[in-house]
Amino acid sequence: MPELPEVETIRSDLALRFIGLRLEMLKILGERTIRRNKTNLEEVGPELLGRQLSDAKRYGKYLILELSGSQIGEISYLVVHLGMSGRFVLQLPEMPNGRDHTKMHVRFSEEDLYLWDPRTFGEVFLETGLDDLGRPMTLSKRLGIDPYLYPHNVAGALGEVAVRSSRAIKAVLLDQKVIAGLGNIYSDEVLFRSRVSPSFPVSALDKRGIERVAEAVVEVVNKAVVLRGSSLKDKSYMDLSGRPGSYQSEHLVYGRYSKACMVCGEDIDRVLIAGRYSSFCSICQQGADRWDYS
DNA sequence: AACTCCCCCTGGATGC
DNA sequence: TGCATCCAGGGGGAGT
Repeated sequence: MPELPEVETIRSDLALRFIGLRLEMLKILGERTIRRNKTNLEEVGPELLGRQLSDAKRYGKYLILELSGSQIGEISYLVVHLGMSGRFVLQLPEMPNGRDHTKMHVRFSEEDLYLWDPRTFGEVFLETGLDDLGRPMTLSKRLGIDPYLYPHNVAGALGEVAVRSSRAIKAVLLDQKVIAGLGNIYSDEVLFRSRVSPSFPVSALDKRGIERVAEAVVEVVNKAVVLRGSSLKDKSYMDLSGRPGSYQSEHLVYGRYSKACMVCGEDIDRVLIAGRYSSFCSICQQGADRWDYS
């Protein structure tokens, strides 16, 4: 399930391989993939042919392909969210049951690129502009701080929530309006590393606690980007060439429910927050006050 | 207004 | 073995 580090890995691979090339084909194969259809991709699509990929950007979990226009200043953005199971691949994977989950087929200067998405949670739409932070304009109000682009603003964003909300810190980390890019994997890892229980109310964190969590967000995200993301058994994330990332070997709590905590040996517990299970260690993770026990 | 919950979907894991 | 059921998760919208 691609979160910020996986999308960033895909972004940099795409940038290396495709920037400067011209779009020769844009074929949408899944109706659900363009369900928002913000700027009627089916109609506008043909107008994009011949344009050059001038940049590959990312904000949160959104991948933003910048297509320069034929007229000066004319730019369009093909925005892609990979959802749960979306992958960009150079070669289509083989399915044992023979099903084809290709949702988009693009070709840049004779090089094919496919969006492969079995669970169809992914989506593609066209955008005419980005805001001052680099967010697709129509998503401006829905996305908070990207911790990879703006590491120094994470503590501020969390602090702002803390003064007006008593939501569980885990729910806050998952909320894209606060921090854009974290999903279940990285938010669990962040909370273990900052030694805060997932159900701890954000309002009960003091300044140091907030800073601890913010530092862990930046640390975990940066390390995961270096290691090219996390690939799980379900293979829902593989890079452009079909290779796995390696941050999964750094996971200390995610996917380790009922296994022994790597730090204290206690069984990893889990709790349902905002409809998702959080794995955590009830000994190592309590309030922020416990953070310097190591 | 702020927040939670349900739904969309499929493949893999688990249960009987 | 094979079938049925469960589970995972992001985001949007309905509901509280």
